Amino acid sequence: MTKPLSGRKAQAARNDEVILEAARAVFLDDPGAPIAAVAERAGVGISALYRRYPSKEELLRKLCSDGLIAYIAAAQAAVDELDAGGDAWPAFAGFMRRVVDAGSTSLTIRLAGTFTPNEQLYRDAVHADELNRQLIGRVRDAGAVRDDIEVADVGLILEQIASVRLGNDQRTGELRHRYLALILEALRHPGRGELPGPPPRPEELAARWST
Amino acid sequence: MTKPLSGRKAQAARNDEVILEAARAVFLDDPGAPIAAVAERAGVGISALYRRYPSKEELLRKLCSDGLIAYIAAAQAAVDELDAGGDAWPAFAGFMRRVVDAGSTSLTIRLAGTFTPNEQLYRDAVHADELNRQLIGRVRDAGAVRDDIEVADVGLILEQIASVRLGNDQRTGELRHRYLALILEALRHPGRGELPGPPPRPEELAARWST
DNA sequence: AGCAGAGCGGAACAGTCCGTTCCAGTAGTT
DNA sequence: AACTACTGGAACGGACTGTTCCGCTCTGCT
Repeated sequence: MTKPLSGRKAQAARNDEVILEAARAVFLDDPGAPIAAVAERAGVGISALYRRYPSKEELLRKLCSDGLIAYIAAAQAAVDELDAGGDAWPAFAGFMRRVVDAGSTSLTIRLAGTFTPNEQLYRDAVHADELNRQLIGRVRDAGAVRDDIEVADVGLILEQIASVRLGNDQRTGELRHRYLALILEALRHPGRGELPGPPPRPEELAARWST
Repeated sequence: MTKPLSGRKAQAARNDEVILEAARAVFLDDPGAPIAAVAERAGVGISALYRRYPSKEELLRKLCSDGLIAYIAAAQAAVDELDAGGDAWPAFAGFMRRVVDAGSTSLTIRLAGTFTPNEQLYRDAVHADELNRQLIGRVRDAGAVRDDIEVADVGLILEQIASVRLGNDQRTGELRHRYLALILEALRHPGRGELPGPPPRPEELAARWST
């Protein structure tokens, strides 16, 4: 019952996985990639995709949802770490590193506007936002990060880091961590100077999701 | 001879300007925009474009070239400032702010790969790189920025900032300056910790311009 | 052993989009 | 009045892509 290599069900189950992974990789590389590219990368036919997802849009929603869930997990872990009495700064820095590693931000953001959000997706987004607010708020209250940084800033900063792409995936990850380290230094309390301009407002961010 | 509002030559000359400006705005907003969008934005017909540029690619090259020239001017100005005995840090910070303001990085980078580079463009790129190297080298030697920052880092950082886009142009500029300020704090000497991973190598950057 | 059908590959289809060409019209210039 | 530089925008040809559909395979059950 572990892994009967043959068997229709087994292959189907394996394809479930393979397809999702291929889709993640392909759309991460090019958000506008055709569905055929996903099939090719997965080494399956196009029907194998359409058997699982009724449309491209549904597939994108699934990917985005998964990314959001990963993000929520990372945020929850950081909050838990704080609850357990962990120091604010390591909890925050670790959270940022995990998010950058997951690459989920890339997907979630790069896909913005390419499909119409779901009800479930919307709820998850709200949940993520709440966790975010909680995490940043507590870290800031603890005096670990400069107090002119807001929740929305963190989001935009993660996006900027996600925009770094150079060479293969491994190299890209390496560079992202390089610039994350740099930014983290600047985020840390105390800052050396005042930040210009107001931080992003929630509506500004939300506007991106509707064409 | 200043501005005869009528006259074929006058309108043509005005169109030259209008078209370039429209193209800049449109392609900055969406590097893959159709040529018709440029014409519409400029308020002219498509022929007016094709009379000036034999193809879309040529227009893109022109835009990219202009952006590069602006970048070179900013770098040269900073070097001159150093030559005149100016302090290293303000010269560097001012340079970065000017580049972010110009928005030229956005165009130059976002267009990478959408057209095959020119001979002239190539020479300009080399020139820009030399100035870059000179500027960063001198600023670093003066002890103004952390010494584990390299020229290529600055390029990638500018790209990250250029990836920030939210709301209208003015708001976008405001936010870019916000995050530039943050990054500048981190760039300033001395750093608080070591940066992970090696900086981007020149070949890595160059690879983006082919295919 | 044999069969029904779940699952699959991939060609075909229908629609969209875009760069470029082309032609008729307009207004300066001679 | 004839000429021509310039323009607007419709039309064309080609590329691309999401989705459907058909024929095949091979499993799991009887």
